[in-house]
Order: sequence, then C-alpha cells, then structure tokens
Amino acid sequence: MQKKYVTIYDELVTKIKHGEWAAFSMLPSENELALLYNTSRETVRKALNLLSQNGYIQKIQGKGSMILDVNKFSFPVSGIVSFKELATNLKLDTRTKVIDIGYVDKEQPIYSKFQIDSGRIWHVTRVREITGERIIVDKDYFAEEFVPLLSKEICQGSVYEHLEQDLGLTIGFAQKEITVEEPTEEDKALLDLQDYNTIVVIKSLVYLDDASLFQITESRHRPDKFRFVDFARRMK
Amino acid sequence: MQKKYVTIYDELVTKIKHGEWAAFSMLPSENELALLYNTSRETVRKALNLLSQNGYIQKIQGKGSMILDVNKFSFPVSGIVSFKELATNLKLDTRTKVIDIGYVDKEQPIYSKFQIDSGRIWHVTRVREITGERIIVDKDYFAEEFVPLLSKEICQGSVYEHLEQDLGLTIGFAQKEITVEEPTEEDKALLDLQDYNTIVVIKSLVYLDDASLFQITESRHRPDKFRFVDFARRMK
DNA sequence: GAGTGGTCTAGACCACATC
DNA sequence: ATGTGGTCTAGACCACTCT
Repeated sequence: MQKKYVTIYDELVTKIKHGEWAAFSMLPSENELALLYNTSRETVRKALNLLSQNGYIQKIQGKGSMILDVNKFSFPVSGIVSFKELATNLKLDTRTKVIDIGYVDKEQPIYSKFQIDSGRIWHVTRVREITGERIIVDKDYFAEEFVPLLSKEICQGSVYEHLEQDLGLTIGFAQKEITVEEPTEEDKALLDLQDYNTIVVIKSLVYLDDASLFQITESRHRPDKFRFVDFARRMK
Repeated sequence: MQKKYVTIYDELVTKIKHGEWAAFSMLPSENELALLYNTSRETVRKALNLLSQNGYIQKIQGKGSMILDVNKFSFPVSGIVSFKELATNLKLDTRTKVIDIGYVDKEQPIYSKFQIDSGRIWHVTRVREITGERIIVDKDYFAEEFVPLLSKEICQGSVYEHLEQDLGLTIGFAQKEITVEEPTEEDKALLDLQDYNTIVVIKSLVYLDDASLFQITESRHRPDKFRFVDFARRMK
C-alpha cells in the first residue's frame, strides 16, 4: 500500500509540471485539499512539506501555498546523484573506462576511516568520457561487508543500481565536500586536462539508512565541465 | 511563546554537543521523550525530524534514533551563510573592501532577471581579504524595493544582519550554482590570483519568505581558498 | 510478544493576511 | 469576521526489529 501523503505529493507534482497552475498562483488551501483527497489536513501538510522541500511551492502563512517557477527550480535537489543518471539526463554521449579494481592494502589509512574490524575494502578507479574527452576520474572505496562482489561489468554500469536492485541496500545520507586542488600525476595521465592547473575534487562519504558507512568516493573533474546546483530552504 | 518542538530540539542539540550520549548510541524512544517533555509524540517527532535534517541523528525504524558523530557532521548545513559568519567561525583575520556601490543601468540584462516593473537595482562590489590576501570578489545586486538604503558602512559589515535586524526581512530559500571559470580582467585586477588560471564562481538567487526575488549574488573565489560542504539526506 | 519508529485521524487553538 | 497556514493533542493502527 502506497503511503497516502506520497500519493498526494506525486499527483500534485504531476499537475504542477503539466502547468495545471501558473507560476506565482496559489494551490488550493489545505482544507480544500484534505476534502479533495478525502484525508486529514495533517496528511495533506506532509505532502505539501515535501513539495516545499523540493522547491515546487513556497508556503506563506495566512495566504496559502504559492506555486514556484518549475523551470527555474526543478532539478534533482539532493546531492546523491550518480554519474550515469546525470549523463542520461543531459543526453550526452558518455563512456566509462574501468582502470583498476582490487582490494585496498591493509596498511592504507582508508581502513581507519571505515572503522571496520574485519572484511576487506574494494577500490575501483574509473575514467568518465564525455563526448570523446576524458573529463572525470572516480576513485571509489566500498566495504566488502556490503558489496561482496564487484565485477568489471557492474563498475561499467551504475554501482548504485546494483546496490538498490540486486543487494537491497538503501542510502540514508551522504556528506560531500567540494574543493579545488592541483592535479596529481595520475590526473594528468588519465584525463585530457588541457592547460588547466586546477582540478575540482568532490569527496563524499555515503551512509546506508542504518548509519553504517558504506562508500567513500573521490570524484575529480576537469574544472570547465564541473557544475553543482543546490537548493536550500530555511529550516522550520 | 517559543514553539515547543523547537525548544525540545534546542535542548537535545545542546545535550548531544555536550556528549550526553555517545556516538552510535540510541536516544530515548519517542514515547519516553514525550513523557519527559510532557508533550505528545507528534511534537517530539517534529523535534527529531529537525535533528535528523541537521545531521545529528539517524532514525532507524524498529530500533530507535541513533546519535551520529557530531564532530564529523555538525556544521551549518544549509547554504545561506554570509561571509562574515564564516570568517568569524574560522576566527580568521578578515577585511572587507567596498570597491563600488551604485545603481545598475536600466539597459543591463540583470533587470529582466528581477522581473520588477518599477524601482531600481543596487549593485555592490566588494573584495574580501583573508590574512592579508585578496581572495574573494563579491558582486551583489539588490532590489531597491526591499533595500531602500545601502551605505558604505552597511556593506562593510553584514548586509544580511542589516536586513533581518533593521528591515525585518527574512530569507525563505536560495538557489545556488557552483562552476569554475576563467578569471576576468577584473578578477585579475582585484585579487591576488597567483598563477591560478581558474576561478570558482558561486551564483545565487536569494528569495524572501514570500517568494519574491530579493538578491542576486556572484561570489568569485581564488580556487585554493574555496571549500563547500553539503549534507544530503534521503527525502521521506 | 514487546518495543520501536511510521502513518493517519479529527479536532482544537494560535498567528497572520485580507476585507 | 473569515480564511489561510502553524502548532499541538490523544489516540489508533501499521511495519519493523529483537528476543
């Protein structure tokens, strides 16, 4: 059984995307929506909070819920987006080359970050080509505990799809840090860096929904092909 | 009268920060907290959702709310942080130099972005010095409608403080885009760029809580002094 | 089975905007 | 005064984890 407030959310998103209401116009009131969907006002409010968090509406006390300009704001809001999704969205011609798969040496400092007592850690290095140019190096580390098997085929595709669909794992949250660094020798060897003397580095820690650290990633981008979008809402 | 769930949230944050509960241990259950704070479970849940959104806990169905490692995750999560807050947090020696204040020419394309029919648009250019080096150029645009007066003194300090405290305006949400570009001649003139041939550009659109566009900012950073942290949680 | 968090309800009262 | 969203309640039932 689908959750009621998610159903309402989905229906409202569809209507907004199809232009049911003009930008800057008001959604029906919470009481009207509660009647319309034959539910309680609190449940409607949960759906509206989702719409607000995702940048579809702005709630204004005493007035109503204003439709925001979908073309300006609708994009995958949160940061957990895999390269493949991104590339597919943009309909770019992309290729992934697996450079290296293996276990991390026990002495490497990365072991302490994972804080695991037993089991090994996978590491994978991949290069992402966009329209023929080598633009991104992805260096991933996975705890073997969660990802028992990592084949070249899996790495060629989307590791996240493999996780969610084959292994039944779900991501809970992620911490991400973006900095700009000098390119390493490896960056220079693996990428078409042109004359750029900087490289954009996105380091992330990805946790499952039971709060166990599951993946550490370092994604190194040629600066001109990097773009990060963020939608932040005042907390209430 | 302070909102009850915010009070509970604040108290729990304080306790977590002071190490009342160890990382990876469980918070008291929602029922216990409801008794403890003499309130209903739904109100406790609102407080816990705030804790979760801000990276203090991870809720796990059937088990409880796990305390996360505060040292790892606690930072101002959302993106609306002014330069001054940031600098004060880091206790760095910083100075702001106002380069230019004035009205934007009517013909400039920025007018169409604001979508206003009457009133002018302020623009301010400021250079931020950190420990003696000129690191950041901030180019801000404000609608005169909301910010009637903009003095050199205000610009020298925090414009946001001026807004919230003197003008009674509150920020609702903001959209932010981070890219890396080639430095302009102005960047080269205003900053100590060293040999870097890239510059990090953060463009933001800031909206008030009635969804009116109030500010457009372009913040241009020397790449080695740039750092962006993001905490993303799966939406529920 | 007992305890946990997740969803849903029907109703109350408050704060704010509008007329 | 009326309508809007914001807060709060007391209780119900469901889904999940653990023993």
